[in-house]
Amino acid sequence: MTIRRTSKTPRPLRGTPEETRTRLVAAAAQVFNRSGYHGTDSNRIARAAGYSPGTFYKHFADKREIFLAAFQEWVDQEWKAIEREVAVARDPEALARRIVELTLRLHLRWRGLRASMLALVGSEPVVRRFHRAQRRRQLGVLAALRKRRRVPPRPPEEDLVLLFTMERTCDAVALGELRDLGLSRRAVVEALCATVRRHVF
Amino acid sequence: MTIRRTSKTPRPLRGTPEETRTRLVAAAAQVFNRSGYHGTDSNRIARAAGYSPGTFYKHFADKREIFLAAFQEWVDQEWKAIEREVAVARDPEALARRIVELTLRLHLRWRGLRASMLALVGSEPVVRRFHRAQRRRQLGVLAALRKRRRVPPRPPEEDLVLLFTMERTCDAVALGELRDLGLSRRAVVEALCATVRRHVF
Amino acid sequence: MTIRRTSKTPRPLRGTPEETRTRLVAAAAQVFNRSGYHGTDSNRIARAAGYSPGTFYKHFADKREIFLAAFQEWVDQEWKAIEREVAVARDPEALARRIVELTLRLHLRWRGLRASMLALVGSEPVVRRFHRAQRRRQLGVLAALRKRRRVPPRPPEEDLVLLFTMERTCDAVALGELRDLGLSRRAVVEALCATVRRHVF
Amino acid sequence: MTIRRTSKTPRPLRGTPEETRTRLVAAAAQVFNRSGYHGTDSNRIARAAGYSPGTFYKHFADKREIFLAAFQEWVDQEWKAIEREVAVARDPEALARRIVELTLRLHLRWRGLRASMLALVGSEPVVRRFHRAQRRRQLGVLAALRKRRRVPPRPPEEDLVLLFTMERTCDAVALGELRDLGLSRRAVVEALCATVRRHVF
DNA sequence: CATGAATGAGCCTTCATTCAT
DNA sequence: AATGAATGAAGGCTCATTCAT
Repeated sequence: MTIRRTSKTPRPLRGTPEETRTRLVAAAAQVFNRSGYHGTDSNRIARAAGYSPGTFYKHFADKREIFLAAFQEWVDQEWKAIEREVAVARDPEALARRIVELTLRLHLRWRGLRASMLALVGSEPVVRRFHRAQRRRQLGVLAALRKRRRVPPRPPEEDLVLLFTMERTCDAVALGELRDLGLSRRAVVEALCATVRRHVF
Repeated sequence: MTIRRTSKTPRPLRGTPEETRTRLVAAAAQVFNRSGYHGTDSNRIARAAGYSPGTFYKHFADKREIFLAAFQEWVDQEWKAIEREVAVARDPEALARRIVELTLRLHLRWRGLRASMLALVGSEPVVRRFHRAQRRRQLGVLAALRKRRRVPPRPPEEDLVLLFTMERTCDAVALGELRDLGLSRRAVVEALCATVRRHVF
Repeated sequence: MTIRRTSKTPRPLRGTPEETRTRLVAAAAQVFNRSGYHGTDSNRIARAAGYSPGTFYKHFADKREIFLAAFQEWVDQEWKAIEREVAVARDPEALARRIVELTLRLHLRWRGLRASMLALVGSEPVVRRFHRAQRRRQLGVLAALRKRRRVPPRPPEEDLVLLFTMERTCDAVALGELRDLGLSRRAVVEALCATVRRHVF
Repeated sequence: MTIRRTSKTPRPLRGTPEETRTRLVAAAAQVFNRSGYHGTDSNRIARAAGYSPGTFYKHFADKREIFLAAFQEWVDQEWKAIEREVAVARDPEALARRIVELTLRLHLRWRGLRASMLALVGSEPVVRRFHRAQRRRQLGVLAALRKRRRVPPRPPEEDLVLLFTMERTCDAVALGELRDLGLSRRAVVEALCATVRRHVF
């Protein structure tokens, strides 16, 4: 319903295809994060970015594709940040804490996007492949970190379980599970830091 | 309008409303587990249970409602099983292993339902409330277990992190992440058992 | 939705077919009057009368049929009342007033049923035929009244216009049009009485 | 779910939203007039206007909304016509006859729409409000007419009764009641003209 | 006589996607 | 490059009606 009556095309928004694409992805990330994959319609993404539905489909084959792009964008940023932190010399205690803090912050900010991603990993092969690639990258970072610190290596399976712990715990915090259970966020974070510290070093 | 006068009427299954409801919930669990919440429509559930669309709406207000019923059903079964295992006297090693095995089996079997549930916890308050109640129950079981075994209690926050680890790891196994990464399921399970053993006893 | 759990069939309500039919028609009249033909579903009528849907269709071929029966019932009562009044000797003034009062009362009481009937006269031939028969009866009563009073006859077309005036005016009062317009009901009734008096005698 | 990939797409009519809306309203008026409000579904209206179901809902929230638009459209046309006639100087006799003729013509043409409207006035507040507004406009026209003709004013209640008479009589003619009763349409029209003439001047 | 679970056609509505401009 | 009106398949839900018990 409701005809939009944006008189005289308020924003022409001409630009290079790259600019358009970037704007669309940014808008999609916001909207997906807020409303979830199934709660978001492609026209709304286009409008949120200041474009029309047609433009959307000029740049993306379908909704899935832009979702993947938004997810990628977010993961890239996350990893730039994490790798930057990890590169800085610090004592194990402080480093573990930094990693947890950062992960938590990112999960808080992108909780909606993450939830959608987890749902799609199960049904969309492309999303799954991308997700697996990210996982390998994470495992690589952990291994490299130990190497640089001259800590003896561990089997990747153990690192994987650690990643699961971090990820799930941060998601739970981000989605308000602690608040709902009346438990202390601080205590959970401490437990997580301890686990990370123990595992990685 | 238009007077319908269809003389062909199959007229199948009959039974008490309870039987019908049970059949519908069972069918819904299967279909949700296979196709996910958003990939399932109410007519399909009805048909899978051997009923027509109208019958579905005689028993459930909408898809959400039957999903919750299916989820509940599943959780009840899971918990009956877990609590039964936990009640049996066993050495810590064996008990930890049993818990992991059981959880893994259930996550394997209901991976689709679980994935849908996680997605809905974020958007459906009713599902969220139910989910939180289950969590409290889990925390209670762990605390009771330690008490019975005369192991000193731990803060619930630590137990919660353990539950997250178990849950996420079992989901990952169930959804094929290990296979995709070329990692050893056995090794992951071992790591998990060790963690559980360490935490609980 | 909502399964009715009337434990152990509260009222058997066995009886002769005539009793059942009568109860159903009475319930239908109430429900149609309140909710209108299209706002009423056949199961609701059955339940309102204390029966099941099956019983409903044992006694009536379809919804239209019971509507007609309810309408008939009402019209019969109306006419018994009107003819009774008309039979009583009275001065023209008082008689006109009585007729208007009575009509108004009946239209007030059955406004919903009347509105539905008017809508169905257009689309349901059976309802239309019945409606026309009633009209002939009304015209007959007017003619007989003049004869008894030794007033010279008038062409039926004029009587018809009078009936239209009465009917539409009383419907308008019943449906709250005067109140909505901020006009005086008393004044309208007076105007109507005057018209009736002038026409009939 | 399920990726739709229909390559056959006809792609018909185009135009401004205003044109589309106008076409939809025009089609709706026809269809409602022919089949009644409850006998009409939104998809049929869309198809009658040459559009697909989706287009309907881009312009109207639901059936009620387009009905109101169609009704409004019709009332506007009716009133432009009536006010035009009334403005022309003419002797009372001829003017009364013109008003009756015009009303009758419009009721004949839009009998289905009128019947639906009357049914909805009882159940849809929006329709009712609109209907009352029209009534006020009618009363205003009558008062203005007398003023222009230097005829002494009358209480609005009397005018209202006159309008009821006109309206109901014209509806009856339009819906074939006279034919069914075997009465003379000419005689009814004459009676109506006489009543109008007597009341207005 | 009565039941009431079950039916299923069909209306309502959404939204990913297309294409003429 | 961008538009945005239009599409139409598909899913949600209702309710008049049936029939096995």
